[in-house]
Amino acid sequence: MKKTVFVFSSLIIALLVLFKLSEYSYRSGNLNIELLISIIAVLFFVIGVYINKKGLTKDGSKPIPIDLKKLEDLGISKREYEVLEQVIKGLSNREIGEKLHLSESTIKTHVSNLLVKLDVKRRTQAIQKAKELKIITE
Amino acid sequence: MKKTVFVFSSLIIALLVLFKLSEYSYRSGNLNIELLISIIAVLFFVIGVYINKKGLTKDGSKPIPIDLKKLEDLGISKREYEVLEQVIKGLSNREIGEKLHLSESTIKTHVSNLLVKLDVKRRTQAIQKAKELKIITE
DNA sequence: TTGGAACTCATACTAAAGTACCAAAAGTGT
DNA sequence: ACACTTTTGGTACTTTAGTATGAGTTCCAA
Repeated sequence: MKKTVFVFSSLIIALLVLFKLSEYSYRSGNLNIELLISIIAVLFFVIGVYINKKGLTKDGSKPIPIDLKKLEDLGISKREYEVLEQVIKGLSNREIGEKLHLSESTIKTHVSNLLVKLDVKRRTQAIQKAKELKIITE
Repeated sequence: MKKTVFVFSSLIIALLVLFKLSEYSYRSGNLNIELLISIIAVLFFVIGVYINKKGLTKDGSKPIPIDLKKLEDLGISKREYEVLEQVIKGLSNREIGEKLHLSESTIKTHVSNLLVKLDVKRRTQAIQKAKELKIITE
């Protein structure tokens, strides 16, 4: 997003100011050099954190992208989920059947059940819904 | 995108070096302090980045969200793009027609042309393709 | 072992989706 | 004005999707 660009630009400007200040401090001798180092350190620390603020879970115990709980709640079975994955890939019922070594009829049954469980009318909507529910790895 | 972050990081580092050089030429002698500042800055930057080892995955930071150039290359017209947006939302041809005040026939024509231009067979594949090409705002 | 999911597959049907033409109106650039 | 693209819409057709229903199988827990 352009937000990232904005943030970086602001940081660069801040950096500029900081360096100007440091330059000034050399001449006037007003600024404490330790304070300057601290500011720079904190600043760059913030930059680093900001870059990947997306994953602030430092416990590292949640690397699971798929929401298995929602699958449970919706009552989607293992086989149905496999079919859903292929539907999202854009395969036809026949192609899914060939891939999973099942008949087209079976796929139709699974898809039909999936549509009910996802509360949608078409497979294209199922794709959207699955992404909303974070049921799949995008 | 990772690339944007990388570019900006490089820019910051380049700025750092530039200022260091300018100060060096203007007030040579106290190289140790400036070097120390630089090292600390980079160090804390790295610390900040790697404190969340989750990494910089999907950032989606592009100045332009939609890749208009690809739309040009594919020869997708304005109307076709509007239809594509609705297809991705999971609407049926009839629903799209009602939404855009067009007949279902017209939508079918647009969709059919879209499938050819996107080089896919089904609308479900068109959804995938559009996301691959970053033609849409996800 | 038995009842209930889950899985499989079939038939028959309706509803969308998609293809293959055609054609006319409207805008665009030369 | 003329050629060109876009947009719109139609008919007729084939294919895919989806529904409804039934039924046989397997697997697991009570």
